[in-house]
Amino acid sequence: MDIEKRIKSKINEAFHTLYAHTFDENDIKLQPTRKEFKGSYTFVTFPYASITRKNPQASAEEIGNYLKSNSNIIQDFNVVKGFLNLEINHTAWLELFKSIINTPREKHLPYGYQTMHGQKVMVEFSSPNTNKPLHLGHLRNNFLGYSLSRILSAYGYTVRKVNLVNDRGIHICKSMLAYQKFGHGETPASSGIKGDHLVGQYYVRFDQEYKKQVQTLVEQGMEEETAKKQSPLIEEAQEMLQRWEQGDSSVRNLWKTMNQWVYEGFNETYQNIGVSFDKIYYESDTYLLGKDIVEEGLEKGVFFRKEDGSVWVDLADEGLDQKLLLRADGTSVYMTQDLGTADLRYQDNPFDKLVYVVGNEQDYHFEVLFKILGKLERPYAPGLYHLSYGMVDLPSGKMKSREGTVVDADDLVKEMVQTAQAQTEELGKIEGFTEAQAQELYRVLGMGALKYFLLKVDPKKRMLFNPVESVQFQGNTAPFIQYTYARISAILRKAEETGLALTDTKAFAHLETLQPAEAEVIRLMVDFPQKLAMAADEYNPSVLAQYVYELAKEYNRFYTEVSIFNEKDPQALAFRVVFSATTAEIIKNAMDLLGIQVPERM
RNA sequence: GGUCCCGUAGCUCAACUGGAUAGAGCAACUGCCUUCUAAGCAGUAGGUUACAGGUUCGAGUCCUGUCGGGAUCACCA
Repeated sequence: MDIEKRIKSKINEAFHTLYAHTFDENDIKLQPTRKEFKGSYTFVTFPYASITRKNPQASAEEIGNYLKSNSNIIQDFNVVKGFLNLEINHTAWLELFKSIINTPREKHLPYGYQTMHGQKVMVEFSSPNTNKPLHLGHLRNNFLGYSLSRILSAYGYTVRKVNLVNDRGIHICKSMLAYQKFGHGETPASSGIKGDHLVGQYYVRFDQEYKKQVQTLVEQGMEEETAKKQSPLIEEAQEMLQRWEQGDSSVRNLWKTMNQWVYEGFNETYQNIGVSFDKIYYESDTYLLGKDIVEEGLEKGVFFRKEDGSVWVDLADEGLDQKLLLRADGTSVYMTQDLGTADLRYQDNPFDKLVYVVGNEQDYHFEVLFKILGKLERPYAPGLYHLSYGMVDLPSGKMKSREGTVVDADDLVKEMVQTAQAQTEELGKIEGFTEAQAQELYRVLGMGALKYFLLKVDPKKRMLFNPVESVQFQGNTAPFIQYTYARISAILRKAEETGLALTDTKAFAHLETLQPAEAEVIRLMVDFPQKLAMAADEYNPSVLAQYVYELAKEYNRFYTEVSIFNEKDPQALAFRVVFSATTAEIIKNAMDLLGIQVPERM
């Protein structure tokens, strides 16, 4: 039973009876009643004055009276100006609650999840460079991409998670060159340094040596711009890139070795943060793609060739400008490659939607990419979406790798887990835990706190990462929600010992009244499917993060206000157990959609 | 300079897409553990939604302008 639908249908009926007017039900809008007023759903009558030919207040009174006498779910109503606040009776809430328990078992799906509808979506995220380790910005990307994949899957899509690794190019050659010159054969094994970090050190080393060279050249009287282009180190790196492209075996061997170190490092990080992929694409395999598409575009007259032989697309009619697609010497650029990669992916696994989880500094690139693919009439073009997320700033300002202000992903994860351990030990909450269980708990809490901190903010917005706040475990945080879950788990363990059922709705078939906090929680439970739909439609995990916090908060109010095992009425007692079990299940599932685990005890 | 995004409590974020007296958390202050986990709950205080106009029954939300912050405008990726 969809309660909003039922109310809307009744309102439509009211309009029909009272004012001889009928709506499309989708045009009737309900909103949650604000906390300071009585009621659960509010209907705003201001827009309908011309239909009712009465002032909004009078219309609201009339409609309210109609609903009260003609609907068995409306207990009462009140009118404030043009706002009609509807109170739902307890029996209706109970009925709604029972349908929540029973529906999933019919569908063999968690409550709120949609059955598979056959549409396919590909989600690209992570997409690191192999010249340095992952940092805080990558974490936002990875958590978003992974969470979104889970959300879309729960919403009925067949999801394919892909990663496009940038494993070639001048930046990779820089770390290779520095390693060649200063590495003395060092390896992750010999140095005890994680592979991606080791390679990252040489990338930094290159930059240091390069800067020194430029400075020396400038001191010798060279223009700075010229020095930057003519420094021996940068020329050597460029030469190395050419040799790489020609397939020079010694360069390729070094490249393979160092990239392998990086992949081992990345895999460790991915495992630690709990993300995975169905397919990994490498730019070394895709960077030559797209040239045939350029030919196709020329034939179709979508692109044009300039006198020097370079190929461009003119998007002036779309409000953009001209964009290069192929250099005069026939070599490709980023855009060329992305055109080719899009086709390749569609051939590999045809999709209805493709979501690129990429930072908003590339907004323009994707706008152009999508327009070009549209002009080329690719069947998948309408399903392309750029999930453009904002940067993560630090209290000190922007993260800059060259200035060493980058927050390293591995370090951060380690710190979060350590903080979780310190907090837990301080509270003395690990009585009866084995060492392994305790370690697992710290990991679940620390990672949860980090993921939630990054996911609770609207992805589109830039956000501030305050290290102090991120390790706080009170209030709007994952540990708060996890704590709520753990508390309920304790109740359920006790209930099971007592022989109380966790899903049996018959045990409270005759219950008729609810505590206010219970009705509020049920109200939130009822919202879950819509929240999932919204998160999926808007590609926005923060919707669910916000939601699950509300749910946990409201349950905690119930928890302190209402006793379960001291309840004399066996019907009420049975209800509260099932009610708690259901809350726990929704918390667990919603957190799972965020990629966050919940502990049974903490 | 052109284009795009942003500006909400001291701080970090919400505000159901135009609805009521703009809400949470953190920080501050006050209460609540002999009762199911106090990582909790209840309460107090904190606002000219950057500013100025406009649109309308109604604007944090839409339009115009100003100020402030950011991104982008590469034959880099």
